[in-house]
Amino acid sequence: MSLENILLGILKRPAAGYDIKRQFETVFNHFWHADLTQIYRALNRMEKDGLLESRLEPSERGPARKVYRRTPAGSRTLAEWLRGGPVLGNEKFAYLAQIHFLDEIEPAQAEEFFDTLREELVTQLSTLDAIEQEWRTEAGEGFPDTLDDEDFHTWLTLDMGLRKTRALVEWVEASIARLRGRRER
Amino acid sequence: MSLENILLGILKRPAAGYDIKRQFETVFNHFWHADLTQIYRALNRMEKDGLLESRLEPSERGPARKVYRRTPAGSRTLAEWLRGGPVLGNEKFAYLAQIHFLDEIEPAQAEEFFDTLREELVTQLSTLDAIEQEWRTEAGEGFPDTLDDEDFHTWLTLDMGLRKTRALVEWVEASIARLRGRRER
DNA sequence: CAGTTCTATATGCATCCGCATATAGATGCA
DNA sequence: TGCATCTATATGCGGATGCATATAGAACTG
Repeated sequence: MSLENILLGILKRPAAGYDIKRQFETVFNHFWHADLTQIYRALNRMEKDGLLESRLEPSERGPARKVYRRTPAGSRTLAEWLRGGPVLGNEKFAYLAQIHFLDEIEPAQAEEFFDTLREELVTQLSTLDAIEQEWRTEAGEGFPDTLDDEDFHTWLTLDMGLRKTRALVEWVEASIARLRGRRER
Repeated sequence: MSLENILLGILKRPAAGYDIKRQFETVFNHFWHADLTQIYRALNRMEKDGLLESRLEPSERGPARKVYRRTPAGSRTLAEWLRGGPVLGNEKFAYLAQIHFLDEIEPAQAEEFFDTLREELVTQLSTLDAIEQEWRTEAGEGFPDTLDDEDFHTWLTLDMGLRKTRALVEWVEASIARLRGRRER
């Protein structure tokens, strides 16, 4: 199960379910979605299975938090998942499917679809760009090679997000231009 | 529900569940996964809901097939889905999450991970490339603008797949080089 | 000090999903 | 003719998922 392994990965540092949810909304946003209730249930299940342990800690700004940390069994499970190689073949990308069928609606509406998509992607891209800029200014010369192992891998996924999103934006813009061209003919 | 809408899209042309499964394995492979039993169950459900109708037809190479076609209600449902704009926020991309945590295993194994990923992506890319080449030679001058509306939108998703996968391959190769560099230092 | 918002966790319920398995016609081949 | 393989559809079951909803402490707001 990917979700459980992702939670194990995040729990390299102790965290509560609510923290994790926010991580899904920012860092993981462009490649994995998880519902809050799903996270809480997974955490409970994983504690029962001995992959995690928790303790209640007072919060600085709200009710008590249940802070989870990985057990050695949890770390082993995560390592096995990673050693198993890339998990491929479960990709979900709804809007690509939609584009496949976009000839079923009127050209004007299809263009509106693309405009909306473009806006969303540009927003995603600038979020990622901002994160990278922050890293870049914090780290000194030789960035990103001077990062420690953990940060380096985090940066790799960020770089991936940037490249993927840039490619997407270029494609959307090219598509919009082509659609306009077709309409004018 | 995205799956049902995707099925409606595919059923622009009548098809049986088994045909649809093969479409998922080829055209839709890089952006949507669906299990055979899931497809059959969705088709049954959708017929009950009046989105599809079916009739048994003899097969050329096996038992009788249940060939489905869209009803007007089905077409309306699909159009609504598309007019609703891009469905974002449900993306699932397990291997990207894995990369995020790859510092948890030994560098040699992490590199192996990337090598495997690279191979898979290159295979995906050449599949897409082959499809595009075929289109390109079949269609004459002015490709892709001379395609009819349906083919044009299909080509757009293909182009998207190509750009996205190319960006991914470039990134994997850059990442491998960076990892090698770090190891040597 | 009442109301709203944010933090924080949890449950109920209906449906979805994935895996194993059943059934069976058609084809090929040894 | 027996057996494997491919085509084709379906069900049972356990667990995952998504949405609505409950509960409640803490902070801010008028």
